[in-house]
This record gives sequence, C-alpha cells and structure tokens, in this order.
Amino acid sequence: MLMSVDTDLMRALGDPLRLRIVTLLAHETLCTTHLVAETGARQTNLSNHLRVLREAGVVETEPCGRFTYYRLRPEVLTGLSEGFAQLAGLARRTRADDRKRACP
Amino acid sequence: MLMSVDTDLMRALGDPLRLRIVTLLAHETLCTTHLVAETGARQTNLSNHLRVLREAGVVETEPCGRFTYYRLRPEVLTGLSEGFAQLAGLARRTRADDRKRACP
DNA sequence: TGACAGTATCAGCACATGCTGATGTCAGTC
DNA sequence: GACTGACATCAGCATGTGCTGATACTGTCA
Repeated sequence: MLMSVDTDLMRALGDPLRLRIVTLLAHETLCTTHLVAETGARQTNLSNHLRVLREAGVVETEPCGRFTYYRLRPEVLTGLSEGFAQLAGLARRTRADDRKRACP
Repeated sequence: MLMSVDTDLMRALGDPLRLRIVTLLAHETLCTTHLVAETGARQTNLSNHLRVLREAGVVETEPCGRFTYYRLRPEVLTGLSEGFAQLAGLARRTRADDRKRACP
C-alpha cells in the first residue's frame, strides 16, 4: 500500500535553518546552547525552530539539569525516506510504461 | 560522503496541494486539465503550483499540441529518499552510541 | 483568418511564517 | 532566599506564500 508523505513534516524540514539543525543533530545530540554556537542564530529564534521540529515529531527532548538535550528520531526520517522511495518507484514505472492519460 | 537535502526541494514538496499533484503524477502522466479535474483546484492556482514544482526540478513538461503533459522526475525523489536514509542512519548510530556533546 | 480551448503570467489581497526584543519560568548556585 | 544561566513564550513587525480574477499567449480547428 501507499504510505503517503506527511505535509507538515515536509514543511518542518523545508527551512534552511531547521535542516541545518537536523543535520547537526544527526551527528551528535546537542542542547540549545550548542546549537546557538554552531548556527550563530539567536536563542529565541532557535527555540522557535526547535519547537516546530518537536511538534512535527522530528526531534525529542531530554532535560538534563537546566539544559535540554535535543535528539533526532531516526524512524521519522526513515519513514520519509521510504515514502519518497515508494513515490520514486511508482514514477519510474509510470515513466517506463509511458502511462499517460489521454488528452480530454 | 554526506549528500545534503535540498531545502528548496523540500519547500516545494511541503505544500498539501503540491504533494497531492506529485502523488497523482507518480501514478500517471497528466496534463493540467486532468489535474484540475482531480484536485478541484482552479486552473490558475494549479499552474502556479506546477511552476514551483517545475522550478524545483520535480516535474518536467512535454508539450502535446495545445496540452502540456506533466511528468515526474524519479531521480529527484530517489535523491531525497537517499538523503533522508543517510540522515536516518547517522541519527540511529548517534543514538545507539549515545553520542552527545557535554554540557558547556 | 477568426474563434476557441489549454496554459501561463500578472497584480492584488489575505494569511502564514520567520526574526527579534522583552519577558516568564525553572533549575542550580551562592 | 536572591541571583544567574538555560530555555520557553509572547507580541510585533517584515517578508513570503497561496489563492484569485484578469489577461496574454499559443496551438487547433472551422
């Protein structure tokens, strides 16, 4: 069956800074202070973006004293990857078979 | 090496109607008239969205008389899929090793 | 050539979104 | 308890984006 791609998830990842955050978190679990240092963005701005990623389910948080660690949820990315792979497979077959609807 | 995910491509796909269009085109090559019928959106609106998808390289056009067929480019979707798979792999390893930067 | 159908483009409006400074909250430290 | 640092939230502004009607362009057909 077709597993559709989540639009909200795509929008969450469709921002340069958020994609940067995700890439950083893919390599290392970090807290906001680290992300501020890495990206050069303001704390407020980053906090907003992190909220978007959190609500989209891309990241999860782990409080650690007065710090908050951000960690990626790999299964979400895997789901996206599989969704696009499936779409690509369909498209490839459609193209190979030259499947097109007749002009009306 | 890390093949980064294209932000513009993500933004292009981060819209419900455009994602709908992509899903439709994955199954069948269609022209604007078909897409209007399928989605219920106005022609102008659809044309705008198709331009976004075209500029992002997601679709390509094939003129056919006074019709214009839209076809998906599978390699773009495959690239996205691989990009996310790679990120997911990194994230999974980061999580497994509990790799985190020390609190500052 | 004139009429028409299929698309693309444009300008304008409404709304969403990103960035910022100010402020609030909570945990740890003195 | 007062203070400080880490982080979240809020309100405001600027900009971006989607939707629409109007219009232009292009190929087909009578």
